[in-house]
Amino acid sequence: MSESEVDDVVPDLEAILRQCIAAIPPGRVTTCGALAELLGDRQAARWVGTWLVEHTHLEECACHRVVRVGGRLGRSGIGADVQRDLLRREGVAVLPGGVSEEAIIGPQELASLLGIEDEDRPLRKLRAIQEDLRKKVIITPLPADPKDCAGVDVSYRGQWAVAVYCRVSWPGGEKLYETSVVERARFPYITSYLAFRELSPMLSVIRKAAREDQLADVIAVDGSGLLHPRGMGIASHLGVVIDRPTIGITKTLLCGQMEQKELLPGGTLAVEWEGRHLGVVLRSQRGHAQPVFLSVGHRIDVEGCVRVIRPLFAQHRLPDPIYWADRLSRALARQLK
DNA sequence: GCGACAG
DNA sequence: ATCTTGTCGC
Repeated sequence: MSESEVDDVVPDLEAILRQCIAAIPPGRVTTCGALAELLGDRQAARWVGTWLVEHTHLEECACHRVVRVGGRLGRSGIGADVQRDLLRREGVAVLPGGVSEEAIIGPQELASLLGIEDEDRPLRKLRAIQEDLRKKVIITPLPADPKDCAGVDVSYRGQWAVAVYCRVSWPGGEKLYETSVVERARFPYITSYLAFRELSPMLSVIRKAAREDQLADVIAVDGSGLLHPRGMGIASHLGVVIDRPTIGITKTLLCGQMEQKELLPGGTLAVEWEGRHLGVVLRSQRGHAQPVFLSVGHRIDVEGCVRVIRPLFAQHRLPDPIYWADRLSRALARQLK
């Protein structure tokens, strides 16, 4: 199993964002949404906004030239008052309602200013990778009932990611093995790009388990599989990279629509996406009010997902291997510093 | 009516 | 996901 599929392609998004911000000329401003478009996906606007608030402010950093929609100030990380003074010093007219419209640079102008072509945008490249990987997904019944199943999850403490792998027997659900790794998180959380944040630590912990001969027949991942805008959620991405059966499990639905029927304890309802039955919503036998969503990862089918996961619920909302991986990774992350 | 959106 | 205190319920 190779890890080059992720590590080699993950861009330093923060460095690129800093470059984009540095290129905003004095006397002009832009918005989080325009910067996100330069990065290749408007969806990243939220990350750009939180980054501005939390970033390590450098003396030469031009973050005061980023404003909110409509030119309103604030949330820059340096404070609205400081931002207003800096902008006025550059000749930007700052009115009570925000900066004047003509000072705002749109995504088009900003792109040409930076000489950024469409195909240079990092998130666009990552989407292309997902679309390419999607072709490699295999939907098929499991060759046989598994003898075990593992859950994987990742928790965070600052810039550190803690990945845990927990293997249980199938169908008994007895815990057989648990291990973890800690590594630096290299990419932010942006919806639909989760794999570029979490797959690297996940692969590390799975590789560690494999070295100790603890690789399970099926791996369940805390995240979507084919129920993803480009059919390449982290569970499918992981599955294709290691070419083994994977199942995606989430507490909320990323995309897809479910059958409009009553969901009884222990029951399932189909979830369709792009006209295909790729997942189910499943309520545990014990009847937790909140169900979970299963989606096909790789080398499995919807029926297989349900058959593998259903016996692994104990007293929690999530199936045991995922529940334990979540709990341990969180505990380990908390101890970090 | 439009857009949201996993962790 | 994480930041956070007490509080309601099985």
